[in-house]
Amino acid sequence: MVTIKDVARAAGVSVATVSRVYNSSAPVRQDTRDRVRAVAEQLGYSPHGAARSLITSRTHTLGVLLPDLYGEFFSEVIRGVDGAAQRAGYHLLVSSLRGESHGLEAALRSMRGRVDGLIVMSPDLDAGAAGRSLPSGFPVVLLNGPPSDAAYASLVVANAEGAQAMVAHLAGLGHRRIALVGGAARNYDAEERRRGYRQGLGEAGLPWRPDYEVAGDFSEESGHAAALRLLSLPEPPTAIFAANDCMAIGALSACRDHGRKVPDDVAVAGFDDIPMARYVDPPLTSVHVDISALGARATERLLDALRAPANRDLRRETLPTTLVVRRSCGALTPTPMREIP
Amino acid sequence: MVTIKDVARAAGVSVATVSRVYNSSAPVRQDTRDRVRAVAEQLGYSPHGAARSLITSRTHTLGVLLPDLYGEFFSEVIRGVDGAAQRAGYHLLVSSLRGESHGLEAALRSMRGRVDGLIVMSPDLDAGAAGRSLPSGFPVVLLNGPPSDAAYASLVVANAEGAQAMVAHLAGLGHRRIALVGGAARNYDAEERRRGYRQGLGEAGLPWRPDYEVAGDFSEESGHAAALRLLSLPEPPTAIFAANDCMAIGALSACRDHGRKVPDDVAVAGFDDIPMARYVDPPLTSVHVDISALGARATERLLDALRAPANRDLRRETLPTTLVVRRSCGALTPTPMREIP
DNA sequence: TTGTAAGCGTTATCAG
DNA sequence: CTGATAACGCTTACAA
Repeated sequence: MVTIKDVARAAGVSVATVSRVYNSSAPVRQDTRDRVRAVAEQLGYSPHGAARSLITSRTHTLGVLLPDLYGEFFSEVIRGVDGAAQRAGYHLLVSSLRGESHGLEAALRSMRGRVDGLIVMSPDLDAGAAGRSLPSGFPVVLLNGPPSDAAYASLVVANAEGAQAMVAHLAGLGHRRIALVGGAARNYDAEERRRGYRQGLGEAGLPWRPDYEVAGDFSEESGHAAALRLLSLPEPPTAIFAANDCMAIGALSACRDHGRKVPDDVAVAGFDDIPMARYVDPPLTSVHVDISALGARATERLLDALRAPANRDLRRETLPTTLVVRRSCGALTPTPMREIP
Repeated sequence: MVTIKDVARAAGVSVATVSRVYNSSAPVRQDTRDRVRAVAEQLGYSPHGAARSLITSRTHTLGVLLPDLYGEFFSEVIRGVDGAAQRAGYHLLVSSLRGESHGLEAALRSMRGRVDGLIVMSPDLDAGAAGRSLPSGFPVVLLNGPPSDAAYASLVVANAEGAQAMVAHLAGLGHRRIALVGGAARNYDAEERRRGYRQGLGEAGLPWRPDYEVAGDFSEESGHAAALRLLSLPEPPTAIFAANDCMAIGALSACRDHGRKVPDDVAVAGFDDIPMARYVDPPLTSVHVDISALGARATERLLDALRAPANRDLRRETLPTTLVVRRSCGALTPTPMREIP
């Protein structure tokens, strides 16, 4: 491997000069600069990242810790993060927590000296104080986590507000029997969406019924199963609100299997508004979440923190959601999109 | 930040001993070991990755270069890679080429000294010799790339075979007018799938018709548009084969818009078999590709290369695909899944 | 079994 | 503008 020394020797300058050419940290005469560039190019030199970060104590790398890497949600988050990071010249060290028996702790440790900051998504309520294992003062942005960790900058989606708006919309269409297919157990997003659902019922003057709240796990399969259960009730709901789109799509197929027409016999709605939502039959009414924007925003806040470590901004920021009305809820004249909070 | 020196001092040993404890590179007395561990724990020490890799010249990190991070395909690849890498104790440095004006070259350079090997996915035909910018001898696995780079280990999906099998299946159902919605321009997967389509027509004794080959770009929207165009032909096809599932789903919605029933009026089939495929209406017949396995296999080959740099295995490996018959193609009695090559 | 010390490839600090 | 040289935090001969 060709090092800075080789370049220096071949160009007839000192390593310091080569370094200066690459960092423009001090003036270098134009012709020396050109010579160094040419030699480096010819030798195929590029600076060694590890050596660089050892001395500068900056890796130009951001760590991204996700609970899993499955599905469009996470892929969109990474996409948003990648875009923002790349614009700022940062690399991405991505890791899922799946399979990590020690959870966050181990993952965090193994990243020391490899990243300048972290974006951690830990919607799992049990994980609790994600921060406990973080070196205090280390730049971190928490994504979609429970509000317990006040010590960290965090970003959440307006889950409750979105769910509430959806219930209000369904109630506005005349539905009195609105059921919820809930998300994964011990998941913060799932809990917030459930809270919004209940709140929405209350505001619409509708009773909360335990048999109208069926558990799911965010998968199509669980949505399918949950919807079947709801449709088999003695008094089945007239509207099914799933805590994410995958489950809503499962619910749609369950309705077909059960011989119920959507939206004529039963309305169906989802959450997230994944790209696929507009292409299922009937097109799915959903709560739009700009997932890649979530990732991008998290990255920007982290980069801000890296640039100005002094004035730390530890606020908890909420990203608005948008109600998107399509045919699956039976609204005959689709209302224009409107922002919720 | 607490370094190995701090630990050594606090434990009353030399840095060498601390290092040995962490690497079990040489025997250390049990009680010393315990003391060091305890002190390190208490001080919150963990070794500095950059420093480590500077001396060992191993980063325990794999670079993953993808054309984009959009959609289920890439997210599944990453998932497969992450699983295999994590099992082997490796980190993942992920980057998309989107927006990189200099393409691979720049991305590769900036990764020097940060990764031990690379997984590069460059289905773009124009990118051509992806390898040109790679330091020769650097461990690389190419994913879904054109066969031009014989100098690198590579992995491809049995695109042509899968497409051919799909056409054979449709022809077997009695279809004589089978159209193709092609994938993105200058994309290797897209070209291979088209090749398989044409070959399939030939083997079934069906004529190739230019008006039955419409261009798409792998998006739902393009599938929708392409299908509309096909259905408006004076002699519309009786079967539409889309080069991926997203476009097939777009085609399904186009059929609805056009008042054609699937599969009664027209059969629709896709490629990839994304999780969503079984939940659309009607469930989508597709060519199953185990995408995360593709990522996992690529990782394993890369890790093999890292472990034994001597005997390089530069073979081009093909991953089999599977025909999955569901209702959208009109096969009344779903045939069991069967492997293609 | 442990300690000493020489690097690994850079950048930063001082002199020139 | 340029060159020596001391770090950076760690591993690894070589000695003890």
